[in-house]
Amino acid sequence: GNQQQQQQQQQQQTNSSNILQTRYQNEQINDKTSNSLTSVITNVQQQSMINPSTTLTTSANYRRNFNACAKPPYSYISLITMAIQLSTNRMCTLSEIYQFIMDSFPYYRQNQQRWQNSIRHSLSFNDCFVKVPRSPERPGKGSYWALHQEATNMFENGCYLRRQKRFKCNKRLEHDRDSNNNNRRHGINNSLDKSTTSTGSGQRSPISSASDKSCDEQLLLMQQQQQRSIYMQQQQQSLESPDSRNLQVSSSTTTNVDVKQLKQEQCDFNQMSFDSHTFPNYSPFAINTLIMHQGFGDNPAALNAYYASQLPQTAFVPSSSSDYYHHSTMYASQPTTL
DNA sequence: ATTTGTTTATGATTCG
DNA sequence: CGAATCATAAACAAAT
Ligand SMILES: [Mg+2]
Repeated sequence: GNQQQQQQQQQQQTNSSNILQTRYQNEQINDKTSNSLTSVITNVQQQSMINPSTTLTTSANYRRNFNACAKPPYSYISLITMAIQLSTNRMCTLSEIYQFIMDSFPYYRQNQQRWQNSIRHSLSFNDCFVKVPRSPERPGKGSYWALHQEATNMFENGCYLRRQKRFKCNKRLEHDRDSNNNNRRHGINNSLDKSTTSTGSGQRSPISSASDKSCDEQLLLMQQQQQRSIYMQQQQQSLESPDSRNLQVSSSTTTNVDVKQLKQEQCDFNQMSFDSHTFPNYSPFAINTLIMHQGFGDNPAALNAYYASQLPQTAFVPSSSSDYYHHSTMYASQPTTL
């Protein structure tokens, strides 16, 4: 099981520069309207389909929904960061990012136009992603995408969904990117900015110094910065099942779980101090990543990818018409009891 | 033509 | 409530 997946991933990595990529069906699924209850139930009925060999059917699934193709508990920013950090040179083309996400999470093999648009938006909008120009030796469609140098620890303490603060490139205070974003809606705009230079799409961010470097230069810098270890091979052996902790909290009948108590237990187990600030009140991902950190040391990206490859069905239930996670619903014990 | 990238707009949700 | 963060749609330009 593990070895096969290793081989698959290695193949995908070496082939990433070639044309050979796994194609997926890209089914168009229209469950946007009836998202909350019905889709949850039907998904549960399909649960045993995808990954029957999973070992954690029984114990600690009280706050997980084993939906085969449910949305993974990661933001687009998290997904992109995983793709970049797990790539050999720590930079990805757009299509490679697509491919990584689809390979890792079955949910994203469907409705590809929708989320891929969001991916593009996220790459362009967020300052933590910078473009690295192609070298002449490797011509092709778009640029490479890399993480901004100073964008480290974006998901500290396991906030992979909604972070307290996003990465902002404030090299020069100048025209803050968010000033553009702040006076939107509510008509409070004092026409403070309004300029926008309005050059449209050809405009380059004046702040991104990284994208001005050549491809090789950037590549070297990244290799120096953090040499990428072979966690995939190393850690898989030392890793016990992520859910082998047998966390028993109010298991029966109660639909509500005491979140803070749950976190407290997790922090105790990991000998961490409970910090209500870095652990947002209702973010379950702190818990998940605490669990995962046990086996994977200090590389959450690698560990998430492994987690995803082993448990593609694990995710939480989106609550409303938008695929945005309502934190309280994530703690529901079982989707059937909802 | 299709892919890639930028930008604007707006709904949803959480936090102080 | 207001600001911040994320999701999604869409218009549109540029590159291949
Ligand atoms: Mg960007």
